[in-house]
Amino acid sequence: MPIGLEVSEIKKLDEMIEKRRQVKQGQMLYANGDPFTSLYAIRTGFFKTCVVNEDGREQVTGFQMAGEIIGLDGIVSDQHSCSAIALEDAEVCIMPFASVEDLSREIPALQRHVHRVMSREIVRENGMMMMLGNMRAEERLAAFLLNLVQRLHARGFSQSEMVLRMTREEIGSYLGLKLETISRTFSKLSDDGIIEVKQRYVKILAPDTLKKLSNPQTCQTVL
Amino acid sequence: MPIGLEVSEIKKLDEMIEKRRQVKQGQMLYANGDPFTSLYAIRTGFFKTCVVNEDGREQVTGFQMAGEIIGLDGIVSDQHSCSAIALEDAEVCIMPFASVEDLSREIPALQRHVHRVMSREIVRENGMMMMLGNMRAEERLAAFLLNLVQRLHARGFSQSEMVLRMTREEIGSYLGLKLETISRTFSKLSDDGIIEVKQRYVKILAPDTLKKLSNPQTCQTVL
DNA sequence: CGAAAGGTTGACACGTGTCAAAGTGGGTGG
DNA sequence: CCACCCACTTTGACACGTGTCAACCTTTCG
Repeated sequence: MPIGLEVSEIKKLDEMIEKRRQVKQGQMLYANGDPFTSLYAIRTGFFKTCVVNEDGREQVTGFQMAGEIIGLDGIVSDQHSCSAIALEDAEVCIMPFASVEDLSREIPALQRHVHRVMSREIVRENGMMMMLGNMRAEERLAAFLLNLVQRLHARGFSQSEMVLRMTREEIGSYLGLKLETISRTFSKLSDDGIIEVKQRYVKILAPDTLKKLSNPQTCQTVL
Repeated sequence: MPIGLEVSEIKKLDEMIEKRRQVKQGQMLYANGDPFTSLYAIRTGFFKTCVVNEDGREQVTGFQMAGEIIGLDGIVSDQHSCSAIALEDAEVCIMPFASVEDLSREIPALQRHVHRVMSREIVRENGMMMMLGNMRAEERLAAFLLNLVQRLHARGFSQSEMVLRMTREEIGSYLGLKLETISRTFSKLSDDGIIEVKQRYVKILAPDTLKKLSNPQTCQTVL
């Protein structure tokens, strides 16, 4: 994924990625408490990451799709502090973190890339804090939908239609709302003619209105 | 700060830290949009970091004290995406990020340390999402106070008393609550005999009760 | 075809926000 | 050194958004 590498460097990267792993829908890639050994690059499929406290309350901390890296939470204490669960059948590349570190000492462009990936995650979470701390339900859902469709579009899908891979409850957990509120807010956006919703299928009819509802800045940076 | 370095390596680190900078109370160390060049290690003083969206809504994303690193948000896009403001007169070490990268290619222990610092921030923010998404006002404030006093204690201060460096409004922004709610919650904890509050002075009278109010797991990991 | 999981909608409760007024304390200038 | 001012804090009354609980509907899958 980093750009500007020489052929020999790309070869080393290929060797580092020792193998791939299939993860069936509903299966965990790693769980809270698992020893940390590797980062995972998602090749295909869709994941959620979540933390659970002992009350049993679950917080979805992110949704990840092809091309994104997960597992960064494990670095600090050599064990994972959240769980990653496939929301559809998925395949990941296993990147042993020790190899990542070795190689990024040799290849400055890779080092740079790793730092950027981690910083991007920090900035994304800053944006999430803004969402969770300051925005109302409608704003949160608008920002969420815009972010999702933008990321899908960057992967060659439509910029107006999508099929959600997660339940209302999972969206709610991510956005700090209850599933009923998500459902009601979908209905409201639909009644207002801003989106079309049929279960997990969502079509954005008035993207500009949706952007005004969410937050110009937030759309760019957040999520 | 990384441990297990040889003398020669420590010397290189010292050379990297080109200079220090004084930041007066209320002054910005860096602002949203500033070009990113360096990380900052806080030597003395107390900071807040915050993001602002164009509605003018401000979200405090963290409070940082001596020994902590700020500026990681700037790596991904070579410019800062939040602002850092001193809440009391402070001094920081300026660590040019290019030098950090150069040196961590030479010194694996430093590389490891940088990765851990970034991962720790990601995990902290995961915990904040749990707070903002799932916890009620009293739980949030309890967790906040416990975290703060624990970090102060690790720096040689009391484990039961502290003087807050931030206003009710800043606490509220951080915790996703309004300043009046913070004030009321302080009063409630005080009425219940759990803490003693006099303006910015806070004394924890019943730490165990406070821990139950917040969340055992959260106290360890979060914030 | 039936059951289970997920989604929608309504009525009502409750926690937090909003607005307003008054109290407190610290810093500055006369 | 005192007094004033301003920023911060506290508290009350009320509003409002979201949560809770319950019933019913839809879709999927064995």
